[in-house]
Amino acid sequence: MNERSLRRAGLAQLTGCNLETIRYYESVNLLPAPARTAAGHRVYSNQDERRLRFVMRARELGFSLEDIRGLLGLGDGALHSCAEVRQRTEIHLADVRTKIADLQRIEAVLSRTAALCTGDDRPDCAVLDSLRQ
Amino acid sequence: MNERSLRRAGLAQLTGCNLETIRYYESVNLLPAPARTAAGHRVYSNQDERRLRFVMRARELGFSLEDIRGLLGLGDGALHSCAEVRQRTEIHLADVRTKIADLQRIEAVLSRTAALCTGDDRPDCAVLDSLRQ
DNA sequence: CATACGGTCTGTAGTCACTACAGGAGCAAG
DNA sequence: CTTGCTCCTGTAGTGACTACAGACCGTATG
Repeated sequence: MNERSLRRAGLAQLTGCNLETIRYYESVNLLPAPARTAAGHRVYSNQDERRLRFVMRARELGFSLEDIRGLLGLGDGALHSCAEVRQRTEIHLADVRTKIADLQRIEAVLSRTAALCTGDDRPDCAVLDSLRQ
Repeated sequence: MNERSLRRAGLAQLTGCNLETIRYYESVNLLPAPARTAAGHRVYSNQDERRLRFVMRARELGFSLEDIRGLLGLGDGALHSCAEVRQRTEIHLADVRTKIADLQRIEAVLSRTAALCTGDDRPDCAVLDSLRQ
């Protein structure tokens, strides 16, 4: 009879998060245990929804769940000051830049090699040759 | 008494592959079951070594183990012609390009946000604010 | 009032590509 | 004969989900 009794499927639809992922985040302590109906069904508050959106945005930026725990001030590695958050962000940023560089190297090799492919039915293939060296 | 009786640790050192990964690749049929000594110890041939190097190079280029099975002509998705290999490579290449674009978006957001951080002890933080929106 | 359907609950297994470990066996040197 | 190294097998753990089985709940309809 609440004007908004948000349950798991509702929260999933509202946020775009996968249904099972919500329960998973709860199980790994990224989301607090929500209120329950008499029958034991989860009921989510606005605050729960905000917390989930925070987690989802951090995931979209590639932070690990462990990082996010820190950003939320949870667990052993809780980040309490802006300086700590910034440092963690810089570390993650360096990691992202490394991944970009790696992928660009890969992209160069793949596109160069694929361009050599005749693309016909003959068994010799430039891609396979380059893998065999 | 062979002039070269390459065992698992030797192959690992020669190729730079992790010791356990070699056994793993065998278990998932990327490497054939090697010869054994009387005591049951694996002995690797030059051909085994070439096969492992092929797998490792393909992994470095980001191909999945399933893709590599195809490139090796193994399994259901065996790629028999150059055209098929090229197509698989193009698909992978498109995937790599998508990942690069995603990471570049992430990089832009993170570097912009981190730059706003005061980096001092105050509890308000530009990174956390942007995650909260 | 019975029932069918959809949502929810729990726990567990599967994914990918490894990585690590336990517990035992072989083998050469000191 | 003991120490220490490599090797064997099988299994469990990682991260971040995703999927399913089997049971329960609650509402709309016949």
